[in-house]
Amino acid sequence: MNRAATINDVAREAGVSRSAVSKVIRDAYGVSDEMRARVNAAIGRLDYRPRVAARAMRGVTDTLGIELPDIGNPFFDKVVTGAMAALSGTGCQLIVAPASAGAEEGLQALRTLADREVDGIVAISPLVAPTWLEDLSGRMPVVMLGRHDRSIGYDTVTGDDAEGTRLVMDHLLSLGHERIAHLTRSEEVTAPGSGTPHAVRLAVYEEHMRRRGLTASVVRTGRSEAEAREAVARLLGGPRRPTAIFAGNDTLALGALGAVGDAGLSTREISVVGYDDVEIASHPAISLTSVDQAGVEMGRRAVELLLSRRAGRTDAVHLAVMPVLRRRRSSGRRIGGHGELVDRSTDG
Amino acid sequence: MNRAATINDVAREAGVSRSAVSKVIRDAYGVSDEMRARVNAAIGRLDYRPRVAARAMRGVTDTLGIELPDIGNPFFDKVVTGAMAALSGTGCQLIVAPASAGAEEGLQALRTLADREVDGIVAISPLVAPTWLEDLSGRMPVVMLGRHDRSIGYDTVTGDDAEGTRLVMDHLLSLGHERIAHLTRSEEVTAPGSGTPHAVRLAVYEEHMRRRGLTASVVRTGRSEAEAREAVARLLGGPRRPTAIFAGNDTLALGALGAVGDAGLSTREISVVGYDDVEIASHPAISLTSVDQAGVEMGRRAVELLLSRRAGRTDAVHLAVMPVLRRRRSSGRRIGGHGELVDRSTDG
DNA sequence: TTGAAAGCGCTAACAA
DNA sequence: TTGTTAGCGCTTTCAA
Repeated sequence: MNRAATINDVAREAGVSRSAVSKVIRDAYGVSDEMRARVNAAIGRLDYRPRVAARAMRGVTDTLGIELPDIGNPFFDKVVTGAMAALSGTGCQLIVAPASAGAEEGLQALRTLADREVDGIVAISPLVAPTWLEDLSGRMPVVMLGRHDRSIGYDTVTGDDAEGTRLVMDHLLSLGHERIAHLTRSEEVTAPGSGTPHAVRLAVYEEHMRRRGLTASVVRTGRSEAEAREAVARLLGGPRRPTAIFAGNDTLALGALGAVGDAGLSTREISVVGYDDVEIASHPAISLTSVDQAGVEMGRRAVELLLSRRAGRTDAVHLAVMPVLRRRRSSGRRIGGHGELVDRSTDG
Repeated sequence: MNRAATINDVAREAGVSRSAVSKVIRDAYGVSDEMRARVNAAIGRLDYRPRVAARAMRGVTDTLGIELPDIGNPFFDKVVTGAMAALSGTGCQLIVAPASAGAEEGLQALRTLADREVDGIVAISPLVAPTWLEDLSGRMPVVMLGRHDRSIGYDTVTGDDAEGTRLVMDHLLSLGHERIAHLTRSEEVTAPGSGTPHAVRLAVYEEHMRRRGLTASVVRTGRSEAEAREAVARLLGGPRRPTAIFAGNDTLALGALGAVGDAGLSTREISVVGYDDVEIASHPAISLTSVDQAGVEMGRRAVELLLSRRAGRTDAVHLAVMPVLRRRRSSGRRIGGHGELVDRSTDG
């Protein structure tokens, strides 16, 4: 149990004062080149690393935190990838706080980050109360990812879910579909006006259906693929089977694809479209049409907003990233007997 | 920017001393029920949360850290799920440090955790030098996940990769396969004697082939599905095409499945077996035979080891978790014209 | 340009 | 059972 070197050890080794060392490691103003060299040499010899806890006591941690609901959802991996990319070379470290599910767990994960006094938080939990976030953002910069509600306290980065949903609906409608079901999460996650991505997708879906004089059909499910699969199995076994399913995200879409297969049907008979364009969607055995909402870009932007807050920005910024529809086999068929319209150009 | 409540505020509010509050929040010995009640009431009123940094200065953080290479690999989600489950209700928080790839990034992520003085670390990086880990474990408890090399400094939790590989080879050989290729990562990750999972799987594969008088065929690739797909495409385009591919993990197996499809072949012609049994492996459109090495269990065990170290254990413990082969369609066919042997019992 | 010293919030040893 | 107090390693103000 060798005691780690402290700033005092370095000062002694270099023959200078503690504050001199502090200035060097913080790149602060007022150190001669010679002193800097001496100090850096001592740091190297002692393999010194400043204690984050001690720095935190004075208000800095050089750490950003990102809170993830459902760490198993590959869309969030994209976000983390983007965040890490934006952070590389800044000397700032990234920690992730995973949540299980629901508002309570999201809160816990956010508290884990807040307790560690990170210099900024990227939050993805759609269920945490805005007032709570507002409060949190009074203590450290916060970027809310995905949710459309705005606040003067924290910044937001969202995909344009209305546009993404429009892309999906235009695509399905232009293929001739009229019985389009929407597979989405529980009421809690889609409460009207809550501003969650799923709430927006649902509302815009319903609007498009209404505008065309079609009957909306909403199927609720939990967040897992298995639950989605069961829900869609029930849907397919019921009356007025849909010809297309628009799933609120790719995890649900994979469940839908599973149920379609289980029912002895194929995507030539029932089109399935997802949302997020996770990696597996492009796998040839899946070939799921999906909306790419640029998760890597979102993660990158979120971190940039955090860094600019740290640099002094005080006005709230709200960014929307444009989604793109990736057409694949799962929705390739035109309804009405005009043959297949498989577009494989984006396959793989 | 409202200042958060401190232990002094709570003491004042409750009309007791600072140390009394400290004892209550630490559940320490020597507080009357009445004092505990008063303090807890004050804590509630002020919404007090102890600063982790200040506690860290005195040696405790009530935080465990888990370092993940490749956060996009769904096997690691299982590990995190298990770790969170083991931690729920303990009052200990979990943070995740994601690494990008390679030894250097793994080191960085481990340093991120060490810098935060977590009370224990679950490390998954297969490439970090044992001496470095040994050193780290002198400062805080470390559990190495997956790697088979042992140390008196840190505990290990591994899958039994020799047994898992045996299950795969027995399965493929019993189906009549003789030209079995092994798809694995770069030499760096499979260095003989390094004790990485991939090194063990490779060595045991080669041994099984040798023992049967068969020629081993090893295909190297990067860690991504796309790279695996390209590598397998080259393999299939070359001479002596294999009849079966044993992939070192499911990500590589998915790439192999993609390449098989691209080549206009099916898994009736080329069997594919993976390792990890990630969730998508059981999807009907994929139906990948794979070795389930119980990632959730591994994560749970790892955290338990950390907690028992914290409770005073000093002797090193090395656990191996038994793997199970999940047979699915991707390897269902018997070679030699005896018809299909599809086992769907574990499908879905 | 350099150094001395106060103090961040907490824990733990000790005194009462 | 309760309270007093020293001190963890760092940053930052201020003086030299």
